[in-house]
Order: sequence, then C-alpha cells, then structure tokens
Amino acid sequence: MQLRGPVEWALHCCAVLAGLAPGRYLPTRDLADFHGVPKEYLSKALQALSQAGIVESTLGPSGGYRLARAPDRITFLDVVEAVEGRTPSFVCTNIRRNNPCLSPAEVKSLCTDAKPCAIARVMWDADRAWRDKL
Amino acid sequence: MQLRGPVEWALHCCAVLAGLAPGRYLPTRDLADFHGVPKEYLSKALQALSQAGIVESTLGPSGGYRLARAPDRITFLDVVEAVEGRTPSFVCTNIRRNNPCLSPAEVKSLCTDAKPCAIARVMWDADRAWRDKL
DNA sequence: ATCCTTAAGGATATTGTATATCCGCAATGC
DNA sequence: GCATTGCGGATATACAATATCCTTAAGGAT
Repeated sequence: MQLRGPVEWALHCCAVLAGLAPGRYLPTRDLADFHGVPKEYLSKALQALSQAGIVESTLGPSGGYRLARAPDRITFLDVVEAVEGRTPSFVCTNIRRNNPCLSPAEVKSLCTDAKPCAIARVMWDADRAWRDKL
Repeated sequence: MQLRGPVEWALHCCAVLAGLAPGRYLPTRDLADFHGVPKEYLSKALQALSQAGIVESTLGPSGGYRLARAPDRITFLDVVEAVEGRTPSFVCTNIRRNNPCLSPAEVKSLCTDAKPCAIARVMWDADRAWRDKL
C-alpha cells in the first residue's frame, strides 16, 4: 500500500506555491522543472488540485497556478485526497458471504451496512486515524 | 492507496483459524472454499503468514495451517505487514534535490537522514498513527 | 514400501493500474 | 492575430497485481 508519485509532487508544489508572492502565478512548466518531474503528468495532479478548489489557475502568458486560500487553511489531507481519491485504504469485499455453508438468510445478515464485520471496522478505524493526522 | 485482496483474505483466514479446535490444522483448500477465493493465490498469502511466524503448517493428510500463538497475541498489524510488507505508505524520493537552481552543496544538505523534509515527516507520522491502530 | 495428500517455492501467463505522452480546445495577455 | 497557458480526452508504455501451473519434499495411511 503505497502513495504514488503524483501525491508527493502535489504536496511539494503546494509548498512552493505557499511561498509565492501574492497575486503571482506559477506555470506547470516551472513547477515541473523545479522538481524534475514530467510536465504533462504533473499537470494531471495540478488539475486535480484545481478541481478540488485547493489551487486556482489562470490562462495565457504569466498564467499558471496559485493557492486558492491561505496555506494554513490547506491540510495535507486536502491535497492527498484531491490527488489520490477518497476511497478508504481498506475495502471490505464481504468474502464471509462466500462461505458455501451459509444459508441465503445467513448471507444476507452478514456484513450489512448496519453491522459491518469486525475486521472491516478495525481497518476503517486505522484509516480514519491516518486521515486525522493529515 | 489501497490494500489488496490477499490482505483481506489473510485477516479472515486468521479469524477462522482463531476459532479452530486446538491441535487441528486447516488446509488451504478449505480456507479457499470457505472464502470463495482462488486456492493457489491464497496459498501465497498463507505462506507469507507462515514465514512471518504468525501461522504454522504441517504436511500430509489432515495437514494445513493453524495459528502459531494465541489469537490475542496476533495483531492486525502483524498480518498486514506480513502480507503487504513493511514499507511505509509514503516514500520520500527527495524531489526537492532535483531543483536545478541548487548548488551541489545545497543539494547535499536537503532531506538528509538527520533532517528529512517536513512533508515526509508529516506523512510518516500519519503512517505510524495508522499502524498504531492495527 | 507405496501412494495420496499437503505446504513450499519457482516460473510463467494474464490482467489491471500507474505512468507518461500527445493532441485539440478555449481562454488570456500582448 | 499570435504565442502562451490550463483543461480534458485519447492513447501508448511500463510495471505491478492477479492467477495458474509445476516440481519438490514431507507427513500420514494402508
């Protein structure tokens, strides 16, 4: 279970943008050169940040990106979730229901929304603890 | 960032083995049938658990797996790390060092073991919080 | 002793996702 | 008008996850 390159890039880009002079924009090319990462691919991560409302952009010469709000109002979680998505790190596929010994009625009562299995609960708690730290 | 099928299987297998009569073994085939997952692939996860000393195995008829110690001495983290590995969820690739504006001396002083960059520190703290919950 | 069963581990095929690039479009500033 | 830039779609490539197969060695039953 590992976070991808784009997440690291997005975090560092935000750090750079946080130090940018007010009103200025920084284009993708500069951010890419600055970090030594592929410009076109980094662009995807920046677009995700843009759609999440973390950064805002302007077109044309002297265009680029800047933070959409004060740095202290942007959390690591904001950036990570914008790029990586919001799906929890553990997905319960209800494999307990595959037990061939169970009757259909028993299957239906397993891992319902009201009472997820204990394993999923623990994994989800840990996932929440992780996100709370970001 | 998502945990894979084998991790979920391993957790459920340990749960099943925890309810096994003392001294008994449960073969891979039964665990696979019970959970409706491919036997050969599940076998790899069980081998990982075995190598980690979480379960122990016996060959021959009536062979299979059982827990190597009491269930309350096996944590979720033990199982997850045995199957998924121990590499942290965030890996710092030191992209700050790629900055073409930096002198070689400055590059060397960035993201050293003694003083990793602030971003990596936060991500590692979150990773630790996640593992502490497991 | 022989045969069946089982885990262990290597090799390999298949699938899927991450990575990376390219192109056309629309908007901005000169 | 023109160069620049972000945006989104489409597509190619690389790599990891998934899944299966096969051989080996060991335990148990007859």
